[in-house]
Amino acid sequence: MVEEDNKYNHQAIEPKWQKRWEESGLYWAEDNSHKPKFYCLIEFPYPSADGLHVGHPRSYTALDILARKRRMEGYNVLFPIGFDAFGLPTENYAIKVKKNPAEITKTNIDRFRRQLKSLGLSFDWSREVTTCDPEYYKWTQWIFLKLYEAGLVYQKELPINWCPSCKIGLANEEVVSGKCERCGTPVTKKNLKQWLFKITQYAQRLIDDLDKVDYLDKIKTQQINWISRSEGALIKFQISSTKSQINTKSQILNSKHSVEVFTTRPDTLFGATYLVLSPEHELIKNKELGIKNYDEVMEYIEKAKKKSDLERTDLAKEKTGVELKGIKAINPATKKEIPVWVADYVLTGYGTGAIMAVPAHDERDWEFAKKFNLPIIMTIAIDNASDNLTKEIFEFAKKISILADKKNKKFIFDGGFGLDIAYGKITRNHGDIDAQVEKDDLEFWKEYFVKEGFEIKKNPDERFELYIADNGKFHIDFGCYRGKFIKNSIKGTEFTAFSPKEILNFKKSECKRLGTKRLKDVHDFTLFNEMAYIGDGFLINSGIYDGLTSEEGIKQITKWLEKEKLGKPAVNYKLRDWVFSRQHYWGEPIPLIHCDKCGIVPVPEKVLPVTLPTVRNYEPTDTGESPLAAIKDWVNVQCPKCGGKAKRETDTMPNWAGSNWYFIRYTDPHSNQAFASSKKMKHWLPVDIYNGGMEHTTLHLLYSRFWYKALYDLKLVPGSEPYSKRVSHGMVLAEDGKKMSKSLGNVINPDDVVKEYGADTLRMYEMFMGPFSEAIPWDTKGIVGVRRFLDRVYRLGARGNEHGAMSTGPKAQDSGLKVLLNKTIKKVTEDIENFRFNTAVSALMVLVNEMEKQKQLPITHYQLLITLLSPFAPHLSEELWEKLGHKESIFKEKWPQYDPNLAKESEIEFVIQVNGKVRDRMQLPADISEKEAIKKAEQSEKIKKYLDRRQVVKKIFVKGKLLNIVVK
RNA sequence: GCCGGGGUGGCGGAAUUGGUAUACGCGACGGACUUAAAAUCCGUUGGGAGCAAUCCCUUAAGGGUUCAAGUCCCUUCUCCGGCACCA
Repeated sequence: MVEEDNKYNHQAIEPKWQKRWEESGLYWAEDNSHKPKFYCLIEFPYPSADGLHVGHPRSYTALDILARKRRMEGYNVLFPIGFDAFGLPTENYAIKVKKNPAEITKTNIDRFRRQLKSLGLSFDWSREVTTCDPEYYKWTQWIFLKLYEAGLVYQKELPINWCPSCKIGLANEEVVSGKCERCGTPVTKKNLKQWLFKITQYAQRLIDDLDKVDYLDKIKTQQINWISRSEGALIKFQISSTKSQINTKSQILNSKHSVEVFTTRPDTLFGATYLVLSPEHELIKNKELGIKNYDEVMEYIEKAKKKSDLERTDLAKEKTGVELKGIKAINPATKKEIPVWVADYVLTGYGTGAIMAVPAHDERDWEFAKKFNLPIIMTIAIDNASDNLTKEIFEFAKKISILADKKNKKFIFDGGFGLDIAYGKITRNHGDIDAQVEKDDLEFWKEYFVKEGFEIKKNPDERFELYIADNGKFHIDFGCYRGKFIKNSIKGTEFTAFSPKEILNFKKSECKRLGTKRLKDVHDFTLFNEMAYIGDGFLINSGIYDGLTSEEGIKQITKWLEKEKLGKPAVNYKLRDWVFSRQHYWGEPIPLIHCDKCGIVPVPEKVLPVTLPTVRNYEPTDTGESPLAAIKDWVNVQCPKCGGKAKRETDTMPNWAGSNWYFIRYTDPHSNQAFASSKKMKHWLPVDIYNGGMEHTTLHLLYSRFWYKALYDLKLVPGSEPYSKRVSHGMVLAEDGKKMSKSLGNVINPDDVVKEYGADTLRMYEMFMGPFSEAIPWDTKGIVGVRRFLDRVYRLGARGNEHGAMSTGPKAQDSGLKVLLNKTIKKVTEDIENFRFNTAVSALMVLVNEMEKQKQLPITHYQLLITLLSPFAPHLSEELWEKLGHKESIFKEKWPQYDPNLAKESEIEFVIQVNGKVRDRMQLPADISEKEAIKKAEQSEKIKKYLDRRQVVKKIFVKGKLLNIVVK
């Protein structure tokens, strides 16, 4: 770009300052400082071959602004950067271009580093870490061993995603809707021994400790949902087989075989009419049982295994299963024999991998029982205790109807009372009556209801109350009760009943407030029709527990099970243990050795790291093993314990491993004594603010919190939570509103933007484009506006000597601008802290617009503007600061303070409303009293017009804002 | 299906948490400068009626609470994100 008078030359300015900042080490964090510390962290990038995405600067600039501001406020700031370099995309790319992933990574990182530096981010580059650097992953391996020694790692045979065509194990993210990402073949399962982390052991703490941290609510909820705790009971079902007939109670208790199930509904135990095992369940393998149709069962299991996840979890598909013939289970409550089935709708990974099926009260069991003709027993009824109340209401309604007829008034019930049947399911109980009356009759009805002892309330949610709206709508809420099916006819004086069948055919809206027949009938209807009742209620068909509420039933039955040693209360989490093995090359080798004699032996600390050897082929092998398995001289080692022949573990770690603890390493990145010195950790940790994408709020955030807690338990880190505060940025979408992707050809390259408009413009545009946490489409035209703004700031400083800001001309005493300046300082300061960068930028724009209108602009005012602008547009601000004659960097300046008294206007536009509508506005002192305001209002011609010949009912005065005159 | 978050001009979005709806920016239109264009500057810009002053309507739709609702409550529609046979 040619340098013009009215535009600044970003291509000259930006590299100049980047170089100076780097040379002076302006942004280096101090390990020993008396200043308060501030650790702000961005998720370090994965250096893909695509280079930097315009989404990266959004997150980085935001925290850069915060970091710069905090430095100016006197904090010792740690704002580090590194690279999350291990992982699949690089490996796949390496395979494609037949190059070493290490070389590719180096090239990519170099490019990323150059790109990041061109954005003028105030990273402390002296602390850069890279996860694939042996100096780094030495400590990843070390942490792994510490956690291994602590008993948090175990081995288990588990299915991996397997592409039968590529003969390759796939990561979950390579499976796209059940198919191999590369060739489109449906993915199946293959069992392999894998390393797992016992994250489930920390499930409860991972939930509980969320109270200690300041994460966005939606992040907390997502974590809680991911862990998903449910309370219930473990119940033991004895198994009888053809080989050992069991009939008596004592025999049942002594039976050799049993199946344990987890349920959240022990109150439905009496309705458990069969058991279902997952295909992977251990019991099936037990030959002693004498399953008669063993071959058939095995065939089913084999089929299930071949199914993809997609097929198995497809909700639309019909349920399948096979009965285990020749064996029965005993329902511990009824002591009756019930059949045992195997079906793949029962998952192996959750609970015990077996369930008690209660078809009457579980939709899936219902569906299964219907298909295979299994018995269904209702054990939950819905409360029918308040029949009397219902009757009362009924009578009352009749009375009103008769009265209405007599007096020739209208009273139309719309709605009934009883069960709430919504969305095709009986959900909960409800009872209210809506009614409509004629407006003219309203007074009559009001009077009547008051006479009847009703209190007329405004809030329709209060129970047992009458509510009458001015538009003639009634709402009588009688609280919860159950009753007969009733329905008003349109006339409002007749009631008709619905049949159960009718109810089933109701549409969503019609189902809202319907009565039902007596509850027993509801159950008959459920039984003979098409649904399970999954809600709470009262126990029936449950022996001595009949009549208890579900809640009470759960307690009592669990208590009894515990006493009889047939079960116990239990908590389950959906969270699974973390599979830590990858059968891939490009990851940290797991530092374990398999010795025939000694078993699993950890690699001794002293010889860490176990470095990744160079191999010829990076493709996973067709056995599903990592390519490392093929390197004989790497695999074969001496056992560190006995010196005998041993083999290395050939699986590598997932790319979560390095990113799990990088924020710790930043505190002491060059130590070869420890993963970080405890002194430095104590100084810097926890991270004060951590920003990243929403896509990492479950896995990455949870995994790293888990490791941190485990390390805390080993007294290796100073706290139990790694991040005090977590925020998230929204995605930058393409101009078409879609996700940017190479295949769609809608990718914006930040390099181009930096080249054409400059880094300051890019930074500011990304802050200005919209709320930080929302996804926002890119708008090339929008950038122009920001660049224009920066040029105007530039010109404002350079304009004519006489009145220009660059000169130390006369100090204008423009109090209007002074107020605006203070307001702007306040707004920008607060907005940065609250991550509302878009409005901070607009506040700066407003200030500049005002400044341009000034005839004289005192240099102090201009300097203030530049200081406020500096975190957003660091290069231009430095340049202008220097032009103003300053020798030191603007970032050594103090962040501006505002005077709260000056941040308010002394005179405001006061609004006068009549009946809530704005009728006049006038310039008045901000602290004007009510009396004064009323006086002014009464003088107004515009207002007079509205007050004329009307009665003033009320005057509402809001200080500093408005006056509302209510007239009749 | 469940959980979470939204819906405001032609577009991205503001609105001090119940108190002037549409800040700021983009775009569009008109004008100035220029031989011309770009750049820059100035003006207009939610919709409708009117020559005008002025008036009416407007925050997905409908209803409610309130002196006052984009904001609170109820109902409906709709979009986005996460989870999903989790017993």
